[in-house]
This record gives sequence, structure tokens and C-alpha cells, in this order.
Amino acid sequence: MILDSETKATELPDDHRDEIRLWLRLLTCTTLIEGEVRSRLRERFDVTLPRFDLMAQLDKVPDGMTLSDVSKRMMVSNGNVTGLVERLVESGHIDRRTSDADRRVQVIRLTKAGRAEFRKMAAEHELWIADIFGELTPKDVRELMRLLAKTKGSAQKSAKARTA
Amino acid sequence: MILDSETKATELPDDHRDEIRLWLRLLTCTTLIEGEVRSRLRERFDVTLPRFDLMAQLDKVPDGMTLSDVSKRMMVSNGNVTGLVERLVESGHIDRRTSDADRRVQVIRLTKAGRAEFRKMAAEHELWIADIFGELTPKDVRELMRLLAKTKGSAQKSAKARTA
DNA sequence: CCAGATTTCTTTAGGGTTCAAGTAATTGGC
DNA sequence: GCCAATTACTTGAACCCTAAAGAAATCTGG
Repeated sequence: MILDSETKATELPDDHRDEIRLWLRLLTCTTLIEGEVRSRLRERFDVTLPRFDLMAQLDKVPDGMTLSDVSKRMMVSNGNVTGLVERLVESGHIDRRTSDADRRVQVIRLTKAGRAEFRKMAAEHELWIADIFGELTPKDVRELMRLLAKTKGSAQKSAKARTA
Repeated sequence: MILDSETKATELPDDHRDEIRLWLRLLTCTTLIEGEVRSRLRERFDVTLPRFDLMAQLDKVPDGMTLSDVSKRMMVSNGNVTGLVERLVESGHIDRRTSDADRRVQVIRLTKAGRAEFRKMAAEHELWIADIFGELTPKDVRELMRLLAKTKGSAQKSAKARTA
């Protein structure tokens, strides 16, 4: 069987070149899109992507959330959130107060101005994303969603196995 | 026709929620995997991801490449490369010299030690990636490759249209 | 030849990011 | 009630990253 001998010849014992290529392509795609969104946010609103992301988290919860929640949701370190929040409080986009129930906890919320500003940015952001993914059909989108969900599951399992 | 009225009811004039969700999922996947790789590189070899990436670029070209080439390949700014290279020269992993033909140009190469070190890391890295994507079938991998290629094309077109 | 444009790289200022260590508040077992 | 463990956050050191401005070398059109 020709295919078999060819397979043996090109991909020796354990070859994972395809997975490596997939990872590089995934990374390239994300970097490309992330850079594009970053540029547009800067150009159009003079805001950074992390600030926008943090505000997006807060926009979903009227009563605010704790720094730890933000840290988990954004998948970044606690120390990172501390600095981000500091700058957003400074610029008047968010509002921070110490929890009454637990004085270790800081609860942050969008200010009125912050929310208005975010909504404006989010509306344009949605159009950019639609344009960036514009050549994908609805079927492509569904299929990508499915495969990425599977990928996420696989990665989480692998990460869990390492940490355990 | 039921589908039509349903469509009208749920997705008003221009709804791009699916694309937004796709983008967030893509970002989550990449962040997750990138964090995992970053942790393992640090744990196992005490090296950062950007350093590993730069060395990976250099491993492909025996005669070295210019800083601009690296910058384009890695999709990062020139100034960033300057700093990265400085630290890698310092640690003895790479070697830099000024081009004879054009004295503006710096050519960098892996040193013997740097190449050996990289090959060791790359071998393990390949296994990590294989594990992280382990639950995907070969068909999943092919399909993802195809859809991500399409996504990349779409994003590049959008970016080009904006810059133009 | 030579002045202006371009290219390559570096520098600077301002963020963003992690990890590790530290502080303060709370919880839980005894 | 008290002390140890845990939790929430902050701080500090080191690195990564960008955009913008600048320096040096090269190229180009006259």
C-alpha cells in the first residue's frame, strides 16, 4: 500500500508537525486580529485593549465585581488588575469601594461616564469584528465555534493534568 | 415561514453577536494555550516565550537574519526586537554582527550553545503541543487549519482596507 | 555629485504582564 | 477566644510591548 510506506517515510515514530502548525496558525490569527483591534481602539478612542476588556467585564454586571473576579474572568494576574484598576479609577471610568462585608475586598463598577463611553466603543467594536470575520459564512462560524470549544476542552484537560 | 419570523425576532437589523462570541472564544483558546506553554517553558527551562519564539525563528536559518526580518516574522515592533536581542546576546544564546554590505543592518544567529539549547527545548515543546491538542482528531486538525486560514485571509483583507 | 527620501536600528516614555513576597482581613479548628 | 491557614489585594523587580522620535547609512533623481 503506497500511502502506508509514504506515511512511514515522512512521519517517523511520533510526528506532531500538524499540531505545531495548527498552534502557530491559531496564534497568528489571534495576534493579527488582536493587533488590529488594538490599533483601532487606540486610533479611534485612545484607549488600550486591556482597559477595554476590563470595562467589558464590568458592563455585564450593574452591581460591580471584585478584583479577584476580574482577574479570573480576564485570565490575568492579580497584580496586573491592581494596576489597571488604578489607572481606570484615575481616568474616571470606574469607581472602587471597599466591601462592607469583607474589608479585604474591593468592589469596582463602571461610573456613569465610563458606561456611556464603553457603550459607544462597544458599538463600533462590534462592527470591526463583523468586518474582520466578514468572509466567513454562518456555517464556517458555527464550525469554528465547535472546533474551538473542543480545543479549549482539550487544552484545559492538559493544563489540569500538569498542575495536578 | 417560521424560521424567517424567528430570525427577524431574535437578530435585529444587524446583529453580530455570533462573530463576537467567535472572537472571544478564539482569544480564550489562544490565551489558555499560550499561558500553558509559557508556564512550562519557565518551569522546565527558565526561559520566556518571546525568547523561545525568537530562537525558533533563528533555528530555521543557518546564516542568520536581520532584526527587521525577525520583527516582521514575529509581528512585533522593531524596538521590541532590539531589547530581546540584547538580552539573548547577553545570555550567550545568539550572536550579532553588523552586515558588511550595509552597515545599518545587524545580522543575528544562534550560537552553537544557543542552538543546542533550543533544540532541547523544541523537542519537549512539540510534545506539550501534541498533548494540549490531544483530543482533536486528525480531521478536526485539518478542518481547523482550513477555517483558520480563511479567517486569517479575512482579517488581513480587513486590516488592509483600513490602512489603505 | 548631492540633497531629499527611505530604510534600519535604537532610544524614550508609558503601559501591560508575570511571579514572588508581603500585608491585612477572615475563617476554621480546637 | 486564639492561633494557624487561607484569601484578597498590593508591591517590587524584571521583562515584554508599542508608538513616536531620532540617528546613521543607503538610495535616488536630477
